[in-house]
Amino acid sequence: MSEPRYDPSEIEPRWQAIWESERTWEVRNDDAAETTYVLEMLPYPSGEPHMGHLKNYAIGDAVAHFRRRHGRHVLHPIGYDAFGLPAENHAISTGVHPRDSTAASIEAFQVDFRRWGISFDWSREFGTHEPRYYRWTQWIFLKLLEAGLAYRKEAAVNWCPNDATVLANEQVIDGRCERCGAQVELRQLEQWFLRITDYAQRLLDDLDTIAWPEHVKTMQRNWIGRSEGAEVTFRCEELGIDYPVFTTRPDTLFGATFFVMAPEHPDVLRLAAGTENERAVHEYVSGAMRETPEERGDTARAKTGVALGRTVTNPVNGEQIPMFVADYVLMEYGTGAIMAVPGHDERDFEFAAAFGLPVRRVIGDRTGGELPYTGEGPLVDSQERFDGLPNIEAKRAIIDWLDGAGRGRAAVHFRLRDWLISRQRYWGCPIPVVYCAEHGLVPLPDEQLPVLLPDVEDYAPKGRSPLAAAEDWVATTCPTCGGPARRETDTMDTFVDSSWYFLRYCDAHNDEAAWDPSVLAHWMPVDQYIGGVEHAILHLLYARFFIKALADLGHLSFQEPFAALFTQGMITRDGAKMSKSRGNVVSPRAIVSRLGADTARCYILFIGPPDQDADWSDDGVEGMHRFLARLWRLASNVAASTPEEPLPQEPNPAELELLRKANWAIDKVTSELAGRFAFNTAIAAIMELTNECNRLREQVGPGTIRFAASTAASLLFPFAPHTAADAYDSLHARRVWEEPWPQADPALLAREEFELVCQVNGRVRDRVMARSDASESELEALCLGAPNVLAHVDGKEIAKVVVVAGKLVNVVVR
RNA sequence: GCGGGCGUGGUGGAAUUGGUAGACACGCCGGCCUUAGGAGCCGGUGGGCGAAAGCCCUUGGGGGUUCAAGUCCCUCCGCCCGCACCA
Repeated sequence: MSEPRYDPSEIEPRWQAIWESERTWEVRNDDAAETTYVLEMLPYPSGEPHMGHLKNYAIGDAVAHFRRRHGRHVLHPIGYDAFGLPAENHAISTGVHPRDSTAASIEAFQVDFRRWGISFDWSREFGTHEPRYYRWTQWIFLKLLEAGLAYRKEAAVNWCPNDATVLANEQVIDGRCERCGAQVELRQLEQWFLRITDYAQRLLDDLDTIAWPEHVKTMQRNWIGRSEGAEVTFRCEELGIDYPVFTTRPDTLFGATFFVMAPEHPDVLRLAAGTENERAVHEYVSGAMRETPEERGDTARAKTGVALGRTVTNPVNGEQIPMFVADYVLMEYGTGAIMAVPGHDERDFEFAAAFGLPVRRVIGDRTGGELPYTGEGPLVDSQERFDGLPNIEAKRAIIDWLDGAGRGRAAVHFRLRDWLISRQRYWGCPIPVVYCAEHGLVPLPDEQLPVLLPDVEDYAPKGRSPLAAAEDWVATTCPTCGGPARRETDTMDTFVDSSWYFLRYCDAHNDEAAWDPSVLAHWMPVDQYIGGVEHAILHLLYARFFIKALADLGHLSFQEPFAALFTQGMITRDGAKMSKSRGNVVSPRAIVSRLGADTARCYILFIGPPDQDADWSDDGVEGMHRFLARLWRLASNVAASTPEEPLPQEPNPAELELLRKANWAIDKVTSELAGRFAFNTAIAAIMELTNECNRLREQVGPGTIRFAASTAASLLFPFAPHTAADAYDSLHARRVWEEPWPQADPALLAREEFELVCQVNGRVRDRVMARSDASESELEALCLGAPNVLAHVDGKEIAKVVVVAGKLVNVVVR
């Protein structure tokens, strides 16, 4: 008899064709059923999908299928984050229009996603570069502008000399461009910003309302960087100017012995003017400006600075303290000026040591301990009313006192900066405003949207957007007066595009509005979001900000976009990230065509916990292929050789064992998927069931083996949909995805007997069978009667017996 | 420096609340089948001693709590990730 052969290249396209032609995974917006929104982060289409994509969508698909089979209507859409620098840089080197290279890549993704059998609702697909999408990105921008949440400002910005564009703070990693690695420079330019800082507190607070991994929440908290303290005013009497500083340590105000300003502080040159230090200050400031952010940020190097030749008054004691300019003070945090307390701050201490400035102790024990001391303690040598007060309390007391005197107040500062969104690049969403000689900056009215991205010949960056060269496009008319106007030539950061795409999926074909609020109410928020941890702060913070801003403007009725988040680990090879330069890339295409999509998907889920990095093994993936083949062969052999029969009324011992295993597997897989994303152990349970089917195959009747084999197929469906559908179909001629998720029979989960572990002094000495309903004293007696327990207890005094019902008995002897 | 995570056989990993360490799989070894196998099937596989029964050791190192510790506590070592002159 010839064995049927497991041939994924025949099975997979056959089922894909059914899902495609029947539009199996499409959902309507007006269903009354309970909904679930499962979403994987949208891919950036570049080249073809890699293993990371396969992992992302294999996880999401398993979740989507699992919830569908629990009766949920699952929205599971797909699209493409299609604007961006790689396509544009490719265009610069090859001359191929980004639209063409992007289209080619999107097609590659579409082909692969279909070959992988991912259950997407394709009817809602779009790319963020399509006018029907970015029209609404522009609409949102105008709403933010109208609300004052988008604004233009000249600012020292991060400039990437290689990509010739501005970068957001979040895109600068260790002083280098996130994309190309070039050393980032600072430039003064007028740029577009979004006022994310207005939302700092809410972005922080609402982290408590969402089911996200703790480490991602921590990263966002750190990035938002909330500090509580005080704003205290120091006055320069000579010039009559007040300088507020932010401090988290108002308790140390009496220890302030000097005052430091950032080189970028607008008053530095003015303060030094006319003093003997004027020249030195000029030199220091221009030297600091020339430095890279990386050099500036080096904490290891010695503190430098120059005296400004002026003093300010310490508001707590009237003392005149000298002013300095020093590059360890940052303009972008606080007020760009600090009070320096060398006795209780390491940086100030270093500076004081280098410049011979006084160091004063105002916290802790006067007699002992080295300075600087940054710990807690009572105040000393401050002022009678505060001396002896624990410094934590003194903070409050000193703030109150200053506040009463009008010289300070409690204040909160955030590390978070406003989001710089303008890019001097071509391949992005045009910013829908014009500049009119008469009316200045004029937002375009809705009816002029979308502002279409024109074609240009030359994409090479020249310090201004390539769009500036498209004269016909730039020259336009003012919507207010009809006079000549020029279009904004910067484009938007692509993170703007991806900050709301999940909303558009809900109502992707709405030509009247970005979305219908009632449709969003039906689906949003996303119930399960899945993606890489590399987006922990950028995308995930921006999207949260967008939702809050749009909710405030009355366009949404919820506060958070992603109710639950799962961050997957990387697929590595030989312990390293897969990369062309390392030559360790495994292409999903090669694996899928050789072994099938189900094998690749299952292997990636089986390899380890999905939130951890996992190392690809060529041998491992073969093993998964063998398992799927065994399960599929089991199903077709059983289908061919046994009649359909009900489960036996009185199962023989082998039948009972197999029925129990099947029910155990149902219970195991269900809880592994419902409670956590333990796909690896869920698949292991299906393997155990399959092995058990094969082992007991000859000892059980048709009803039992059919039940066990089809249960295995049914449980496998979320991971290997084609193989599972085919196996299930051969056994029952039914569609497994239309079947409800199997339910374990509690009667078969319980056993009337179990193996009692018999310990002596905590060491396993024997095992005996015991009835599940045995009393504690019966279990104790059973254990004490076990042969090897007797041998170890013999001649010793029994001090104690611990009984754990259903598990073990531990006899403690002396 | 601060914050987060991790350390288990030759390998990936398992061990929901402290209760049989090593599920499942890879690899390896042996066997069956075969003209052949990169196919399939069966058996073995943490280390040590032993013919066997069995005994001892074993979850990065050390210490502690407990009848019982991979799991809890302290301490040290190593690795990974995030932030970093943020006042």
